Amino acid sequence: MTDHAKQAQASAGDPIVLIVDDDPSMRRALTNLFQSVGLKVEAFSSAAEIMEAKPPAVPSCLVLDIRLPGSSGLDLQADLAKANIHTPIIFITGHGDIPMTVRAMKSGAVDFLTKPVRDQDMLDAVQAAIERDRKRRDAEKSISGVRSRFEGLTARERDVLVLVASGLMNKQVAAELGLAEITVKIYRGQIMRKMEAKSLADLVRMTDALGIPRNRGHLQT
Amino acid sequence: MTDHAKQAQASAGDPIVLIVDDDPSMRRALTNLFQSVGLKVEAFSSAAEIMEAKPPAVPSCLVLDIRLPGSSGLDLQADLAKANIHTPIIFITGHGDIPMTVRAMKSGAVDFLTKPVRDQDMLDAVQAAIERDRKRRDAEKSISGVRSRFEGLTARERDVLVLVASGLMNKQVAAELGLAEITVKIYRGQIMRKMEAKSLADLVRMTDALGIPRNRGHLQT
DNA sequence: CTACGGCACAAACCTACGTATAGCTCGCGC
DNA sequence: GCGCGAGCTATACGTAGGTTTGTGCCGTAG
Repeated sequence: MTDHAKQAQASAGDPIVLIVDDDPSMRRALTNLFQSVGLKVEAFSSAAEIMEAKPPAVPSCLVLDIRLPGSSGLDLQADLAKANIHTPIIFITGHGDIPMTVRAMKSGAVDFLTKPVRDQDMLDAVQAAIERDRKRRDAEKSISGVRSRFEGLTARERDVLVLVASGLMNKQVAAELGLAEITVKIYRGQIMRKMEAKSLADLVRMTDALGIPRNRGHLQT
Repeated sequence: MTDHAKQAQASAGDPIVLIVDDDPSMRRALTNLFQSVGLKVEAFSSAAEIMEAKPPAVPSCLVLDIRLPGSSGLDLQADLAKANIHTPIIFITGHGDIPMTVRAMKSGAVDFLTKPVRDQDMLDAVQAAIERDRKRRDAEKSISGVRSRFEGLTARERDVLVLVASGLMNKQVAAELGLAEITVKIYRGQIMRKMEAKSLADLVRMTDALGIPRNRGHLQT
């Protein structure tokens, strides 16, 4: 646990592989494999165990035996999704079937490897999974700042933002909201400052990134 | 062939299922199944045969036996991808294995069903696949207009568009391109007219939809 | 050679945008 | 009750955006 906490605080570019397998020899073998290529590793023996640990703060992936004590690997995948944890998952299985594979892949698994697993296949899969997680984290981080700035807007500023980002002129926004044009201008200035947008183009992209619906869809996007 | 052409000209909301299977009884069974729920069907007996037919112009999906005479279903999937045909694919297999399944799913297959296939499973999969294709076509159509308008811009207009959509002021665009500000203004007006953008917000969204790179990334999107 | 389209600029003019300064009401917390 | 922030407006001024009209150069297709 202390170990885990320490690793979670490591530099953001230092990925970690999380292993969940009830077979100690398998855990050991995988741990050795990953450490041999310089990857950090954290091993768990059950689904419950990893659900208790806090989600890693660095690019990471899960290597998951599909057959686990208690809940299956697919259940764990579903639980993680429900908990809004999107760490990429690589499944390994000794006796999986095709419907199981399809379900896992449909739910977003990166790969599904059959025992005996070739070392290179596993490393390739982990490489791809970590890369995917890194990209997801980068994207997440980039909008989190925008989102928190948006939270800092007042209700009226948000009203104005929606309409301005829809492409309406100040006077149209004013008419829409029953305001004077000057009022819209002032809010607009406050919005630009608070959102740290250097241009209208910036602001438009921010609202799109936040998924803010446009008031009038003039464009066929 | 004449039949096929006629069907391809049917109303855009009238989906079609394309079947590729070398077993005539399977083709017949699937055809009956799909027709029983009101779906149009076109059956082929080999990969080569369907590659010759022109891609359908309506929402559609492929039902593909993984083992085909000549090339396998996976090869056909790869060939279609290379030919830039993105019709969703549902595989059926009598004796597939997990690596095959993983490869198919990674390459974007909608589903991978094992024989004997339950009718309801097949219909559900086809339903999902057609829905996916419909969405993809809608998205495609919505940007195709924007793209063709962009093609109609002159080289210089595109230069200006990139910088304007990056959020630069006219004078900055002018400096960047070594032009007078008035010239930029005039191009800008032409761009708005040619692109049929009613506002700068529109224009920004169009450039983003076209995947036009921004000159200076001021924003963390 | 001429016509046409792309490219570039200028003067004049109008509209839209943005900020500063100032003043008002309302509701909330101390 | 007082301060405070949100909300709203006005006057005034300066900058940015946008169109019109007109001019000129260049290359190329007819």
